Amino acid sequence: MDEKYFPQKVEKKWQQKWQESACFHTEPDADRPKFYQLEMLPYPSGNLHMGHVRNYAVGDALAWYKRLCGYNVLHPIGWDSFGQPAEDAAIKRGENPRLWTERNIQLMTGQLKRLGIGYDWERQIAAHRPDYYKFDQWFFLKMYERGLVYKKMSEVNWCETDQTTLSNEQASGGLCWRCGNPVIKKEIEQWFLKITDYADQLLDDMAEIEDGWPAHVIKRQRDWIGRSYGAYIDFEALGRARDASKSAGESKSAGENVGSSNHGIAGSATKIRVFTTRVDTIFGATALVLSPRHPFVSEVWDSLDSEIREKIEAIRAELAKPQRRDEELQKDGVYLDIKALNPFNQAEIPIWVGNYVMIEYGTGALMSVPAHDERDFEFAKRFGLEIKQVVEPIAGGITLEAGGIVPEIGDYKIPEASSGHNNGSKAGNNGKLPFTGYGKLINSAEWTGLTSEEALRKMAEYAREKGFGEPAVTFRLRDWGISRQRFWGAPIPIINCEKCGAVPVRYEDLPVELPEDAPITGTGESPLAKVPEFINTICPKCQSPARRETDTMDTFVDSSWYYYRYTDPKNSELPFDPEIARYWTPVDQYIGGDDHAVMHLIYARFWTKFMRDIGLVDFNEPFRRLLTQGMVVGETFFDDSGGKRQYFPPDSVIVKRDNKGRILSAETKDGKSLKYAIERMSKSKGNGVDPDEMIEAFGSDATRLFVLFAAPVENELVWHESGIDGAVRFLQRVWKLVYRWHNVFQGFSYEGSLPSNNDNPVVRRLRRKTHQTIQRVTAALESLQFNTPVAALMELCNAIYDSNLEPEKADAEEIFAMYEAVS
RNA sequence: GCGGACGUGGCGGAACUGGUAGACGCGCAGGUCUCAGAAGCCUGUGGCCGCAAGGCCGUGGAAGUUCGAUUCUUCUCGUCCGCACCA
Repeated sequence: MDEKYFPQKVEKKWQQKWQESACFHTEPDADRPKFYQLEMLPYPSGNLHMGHVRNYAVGDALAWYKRLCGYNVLHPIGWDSFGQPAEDAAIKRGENPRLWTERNIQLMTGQLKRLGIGYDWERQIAAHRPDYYKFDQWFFLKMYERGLVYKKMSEVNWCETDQTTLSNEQASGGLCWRCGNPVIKKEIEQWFLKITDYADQLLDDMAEIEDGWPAHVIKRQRDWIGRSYGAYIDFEALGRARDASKSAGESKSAGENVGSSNHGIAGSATKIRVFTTRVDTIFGATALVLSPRHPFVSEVWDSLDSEIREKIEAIRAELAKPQRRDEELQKDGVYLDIKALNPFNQAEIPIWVGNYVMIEYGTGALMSVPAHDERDFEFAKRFGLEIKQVVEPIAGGITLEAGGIVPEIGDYKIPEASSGHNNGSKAGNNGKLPFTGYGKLINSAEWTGLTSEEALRKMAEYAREKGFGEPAVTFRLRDWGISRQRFWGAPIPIINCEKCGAVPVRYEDLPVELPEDAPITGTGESPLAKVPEFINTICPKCQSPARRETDTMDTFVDSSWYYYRYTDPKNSELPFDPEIARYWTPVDQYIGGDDHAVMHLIYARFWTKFMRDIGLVDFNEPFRRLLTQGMVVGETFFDDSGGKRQYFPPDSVIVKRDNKGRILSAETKDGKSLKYAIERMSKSKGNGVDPDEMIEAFGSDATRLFVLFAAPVENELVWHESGIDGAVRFLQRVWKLVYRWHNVFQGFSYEGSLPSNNDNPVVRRLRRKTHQTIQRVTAALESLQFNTPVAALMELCNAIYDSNLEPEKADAEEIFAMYEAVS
């Protein structure tokens, strides 16, 4: 043992030992409690970044801790190895995606090992290998059998930069999750998974995990699923107000023309169904507004004035454009010159097409109640529609229980007093419209005088009795579109036959393997379509020539179930053996970035529920506890005087700081002054830090210790090179202690325990500190804190030094054990 | 616009269910060692006054509850994040 601490040497020695003894390999053991520690698997981009280091250092600390507590710990790793960067490499450098991916896995495996993370390498998996994606396809077929898969022509999110479709989750905020560019709408045929069938469960089962998940993730998922209670109401379309021939070319402000005539269109029993959460306001409905893509619009298309058609087309085009995030689209619309009948009061109201009505939500049509809805109000103002108040505020405001207690009758629930409904007081007090709160009904025939709460229930029931509506629940969540026009993914196991249509591949023919290579151009067509050997096949049903589906699956399919595969990674018959998985799953602790709060984490929950339904698992939720770690960020220096931001790497910048360490100014070597900021680490910004260099310079233990200590895990971590010195110093001090004492320890055996009131005050103080430390570290780790236990150990270390030698044996033993627990 | 979270030294951050605010680390200052530097070690480090003992102020701001508030309540200001016409 050296007197001085040479981390590189020590770490190498232990890493070799771990490798030889495969000491992190585990098998189920019925006699021991299990602990499944999981971190989000990395994409094999070619190199580890500090975000990975943080994620895996935290996970490894927990895994060690649980191991020391006597648990049988499963701590696996794998590769989320399908995805676009492999194709980009193919386009840019002509590399084969498979070879590129395999090489990166090699590189990163080496990095992870040098980092000294204690993984069970024998359980390693990789999504791009046929033995894995075979089961992506298997699941697809299982879902197909259960009616959870369908193909639909629809308007999808399309990223022009990445040339592929995106799911709703991946296009959240109107921006592509990968490249951050605005998303457009495109009409395309694609395969969907009916995640909406599980919407209720996805929402309700959150009660099971609420305690173990960060509140903000729970909230985001709740909002994303967005359940609202209300009612469907059918309005009957009455027909054209005037002859198409007469009105051509005549421009009009539609509001004036309301209520003249009612020539029925041929077979015009057409009913238009709307969804509303506010039936209580239906007497104030002064228009019906449809999405420009509503089926009724195409139904009456031929009878519409050309002018109206043009307008509708213009609106559609406007909506397909990428939307600016910050600005709201101006309300726009056009009167169809057709009226509808309000079933409650037989009022004839105009049917409009409006740009603010979404085809995907509810029924794609709404009743416009300008007096009690801000959007309708705006629309009505703009086009001069009637505004009729039918609810008035009740003194004292809120009629529904604050906090959204939801009363229930049968399957019908009163909507919670939720966002958008400012309850009474604000809008009510000054009598201004729109009044969007709940209150008391006025101008509503026999319903007048009821409170909103009563009316909501009674009117929905009434609609059901009379057959023109029913209580209803709708969701914001949409089905999951999984088709991707890409090469580097799992082929969708479908064969298109001219006679039989879309036919699923037979189980015994799985996997449908990707060809070795394909012309990858990035132009938005499926590369597989250009590989004849791949597409040409025969129909499993009728044996006639047929063509394979050429789209591949969203890579989020791979990551929806990978954590089960770890339990039985070599199984060739099933994704995993349910018996084996029963021991290990569910995952006890999951750690990863919160960028997946609504993507991966909602898909994985959905997948688990499906697996439960086909008998593979027997629980509802895959991840008992979730920890979302913050990003690792660093200082950036840039010049944006030329409009575009140009970054300068920190080592090329001369930074002046005051004597408290604050940045005073920064300039380039030739004296140009620069701005500075704290931003996410990345190569292009020059503020990235290479984990390998850190390990080389300071050792992996110091690197990891610093990452744990520097900030609470869930916070952002600002990388300052100087911070790591503290970790290095601490480890050196520990090393020195061990060096000084290990010979003494060698011949020593401790039997029984020392009396707690030892008469040596130094010993007494030290032992007390030691036990306090154990307690603090344990408590902190149980509550997923990693910075405070390190601080506690530093304190202990200081205390040992302060005691001026001669600490007796038991203490030092414990120190060492605790040190291991964290590093 | 709607919703959520958070405001503690120069910095990252401690403070368990209301009980000595600022643990631990970084940075900074002084000292020691050295021909010198680096590393190490020691001391100091919220602000103001004071040679010192000590005193006063202090957890974004204002008020309140309490013997006692970083912690609880109300208002207010600020920062960050999420959603984006979801009927």
